[in-house]
Amino acid sequence: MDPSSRANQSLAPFRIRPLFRDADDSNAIRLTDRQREELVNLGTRLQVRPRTMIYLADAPAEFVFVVTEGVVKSYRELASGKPLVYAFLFSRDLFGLAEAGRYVNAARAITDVTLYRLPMTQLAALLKQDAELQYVFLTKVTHELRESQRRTILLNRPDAAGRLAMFLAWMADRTALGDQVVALPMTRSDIAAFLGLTLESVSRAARTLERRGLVAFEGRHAVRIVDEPRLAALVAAV
Amino acid sequence: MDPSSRANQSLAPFRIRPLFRDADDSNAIRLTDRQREELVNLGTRLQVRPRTMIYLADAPAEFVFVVTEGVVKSYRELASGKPLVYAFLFSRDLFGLAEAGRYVNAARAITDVTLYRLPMTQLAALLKQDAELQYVFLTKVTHELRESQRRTILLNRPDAAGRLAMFLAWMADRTALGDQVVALPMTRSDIAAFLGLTLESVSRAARTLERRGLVAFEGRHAVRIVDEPRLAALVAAV
DNA sequence: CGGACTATTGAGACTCCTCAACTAACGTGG
DNA sequence: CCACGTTAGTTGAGGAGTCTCAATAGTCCG
Repeated sequence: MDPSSRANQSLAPFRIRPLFRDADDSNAIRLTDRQREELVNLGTRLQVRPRTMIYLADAPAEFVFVVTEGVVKSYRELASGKPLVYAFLFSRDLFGLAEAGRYVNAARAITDVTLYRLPMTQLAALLKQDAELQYVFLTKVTHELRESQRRTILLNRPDAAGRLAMFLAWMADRTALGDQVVALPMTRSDIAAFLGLTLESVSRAARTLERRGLVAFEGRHAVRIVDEPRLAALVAAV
Repeated sequence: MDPSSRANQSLAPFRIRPLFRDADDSNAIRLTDRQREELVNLGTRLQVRPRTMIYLADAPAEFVFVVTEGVVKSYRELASGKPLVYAFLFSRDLFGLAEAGRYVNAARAITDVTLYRLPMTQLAALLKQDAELQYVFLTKVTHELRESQRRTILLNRPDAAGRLAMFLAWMADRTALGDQVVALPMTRSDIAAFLGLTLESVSRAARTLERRGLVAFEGRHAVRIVDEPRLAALVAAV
């Protein structure tokens, strides 16, 4: 695990985070000092408390955001009233997807969050002048697209336990507390809304993984990976 | 329906296609003549037959492709052997997503397809020089990301009939044969692999939609929208 | 025209969802 | 610091829907 990923840097370099534990970090993309300065000049640093709404769905999209520290969820309420979590966003993640000038989903802080807020029109102007900087953004968005495909694989699994296992393996790469303990800052409901399951199914799937001896939940917001090889096997058994 | 979307133009302008019937086309993005020329000079035009493999998953990713005419599927075989279709690609769609120099999925022609093949390294070099052109690509990839979120909504529906209805509404925007008849060039298996269902469930869902009087299948590769308001209502009832 | 592939239809098993009751944790205020 | 109320999570029973397995029908292509 990359220890620097938990450091609090001002506008930390946009780096392509490895998706799985064994992925290497060689194609990490970093900004030059000048580019970082350009962005810092453009943006505003914000600090928000847990549960703070960062923006609402369908609101005019004036800003793009970058997470510096903490966890954000991007979600939307469906017509049926059920919430759907599109993504959990961590350090260096970019968010604020818009369509026709409006946000397509809502964003809310899960933990204490530090983030940078970049005015969209000014950012667009800057990107059109600085092709190298824009290429970093293009790479970042392309990366999001790959992540989204992995999400598709997850949603195609019919078994709740397998989905949860994939989620835990995925979380293990971003919030390791050290020595195989993974932090789960979000609620079970958020996990359910991300996995396309009900709260009850997530709860039962968690018990199932425990009973099989793959993991051990330590309170509601942490899991210990007990048998990583077998967990990895379950994750791979799509 | 935009009639020009079915015209066979050489490297047709990358245009953001409206996702749903009532979406307006005002934010369409077009290339300047010079930009189009740059890309045409870089690329090679290819013509392939149905079922032609365009590239394999994990193969070295040397090219990016743009569909000019026809339908392509982007898919991957899961470990279980079940195929998963990530996307159906139509005129003006960009594909060839790579990670660490290799394609993350396979691409195969469904119909007769005309496409442009752009060498990735040369394209990257061009984009780093021409920020305006790159911005078109950035917009395009961002658009793909939004589509992918809509796909997530689809996969969260528990009911097979609702999923199929969403798929049909989605297809109606890209391959209208005129007068409420929608072409379905892909097989039922492809549709199943896209919707995260089995072939049998798709078949039954199709019968269900017919029985309710929403659509009428005309052979295997066309559907007539019989009751559009009620179909739209079903699509919206997520 | 024949063969292989694609699609439809049926019966039964399995799993998740719904509804409901109960338990645990959090945080707010006294 | 503790008590209490609210929110979050667990567990159970029953029902709905898809998946699996299997047999049949239809299509496309050589």
